[in-house]
Amino acid sequence: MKGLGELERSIMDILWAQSAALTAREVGRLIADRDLAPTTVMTVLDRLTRKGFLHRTRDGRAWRYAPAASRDAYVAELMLEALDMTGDRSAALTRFAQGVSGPEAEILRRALTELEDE
Amino acid sequence: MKGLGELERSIMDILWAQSAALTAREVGRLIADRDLAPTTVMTVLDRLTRKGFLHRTRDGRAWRYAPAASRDAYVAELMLEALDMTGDRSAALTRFAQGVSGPEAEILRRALTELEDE
DNA sequence: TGCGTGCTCGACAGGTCGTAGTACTACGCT
DNA sequence: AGCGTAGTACTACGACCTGTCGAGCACGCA
Repeated sequence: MKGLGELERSIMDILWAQSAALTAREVGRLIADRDLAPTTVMTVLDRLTRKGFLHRTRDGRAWRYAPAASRDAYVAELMLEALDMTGDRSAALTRFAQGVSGPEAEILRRALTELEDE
Repeated sequence: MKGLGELERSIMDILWAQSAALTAREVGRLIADRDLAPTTVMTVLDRLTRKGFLHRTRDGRAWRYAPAASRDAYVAELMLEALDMTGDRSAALTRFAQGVSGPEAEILRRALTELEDE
């Protein structure tokens, strides 16, 4: 899948947090703390689109960008990808389970139980 | 944590598969399919050591390299790191659980159950 | 008809990674 | 005593990624 850079992730975070598709200008405004040139934002949005993390649709002259997938889907995919790296998936999964905090273990358990029911 | 490159991963794979610590020469021999210069292998081993993925100890004039952590630990850490990226860990975990294959779900369930018992 | 908005292209610097040459050192065999 | 060999450290370089922009082009409104 390929990881994201610092700025790329910031921008994805903004878009993931938003329900509507945003223009480059709007993203730039929301990321104001970094005082970036507008073209910088555009370039990164472009790259993210080319990498498949965003979809864009026309809105007049401007593009509106929206995430191609939810952040959860992305995170889950990263996790599965990491898992694919090992030969012994069972050992890695066991380790992982041990590393998850108590409440999260509970969440996982529940999710797995629901799976079972289907 | 930071990901590994192609060759770096190959070398880690070799060392992870080995129970004993290896010298650069030995690693080079095991990775023979790629016909690398000995210095290439040394350089990469060096970088991996500097990044904390390997430990090395003297053996005469040579160094012996061994993984600092097991592959499973590494994979589990990658997974936890991915998980840290999200705001809604519960959603990501649920997604993840759904993405895991049946037998693996079983393994996870068992690992979580054991956790519970402790 | 000119400014603002937005786009596309191209660029450059800094970092990482694959790949390797060079130069220096210590050791054993002849 | 001297040479070949194994091994090290240091340096390098090109490719690619990422952050960061500037230049230049297009379009619509005042």
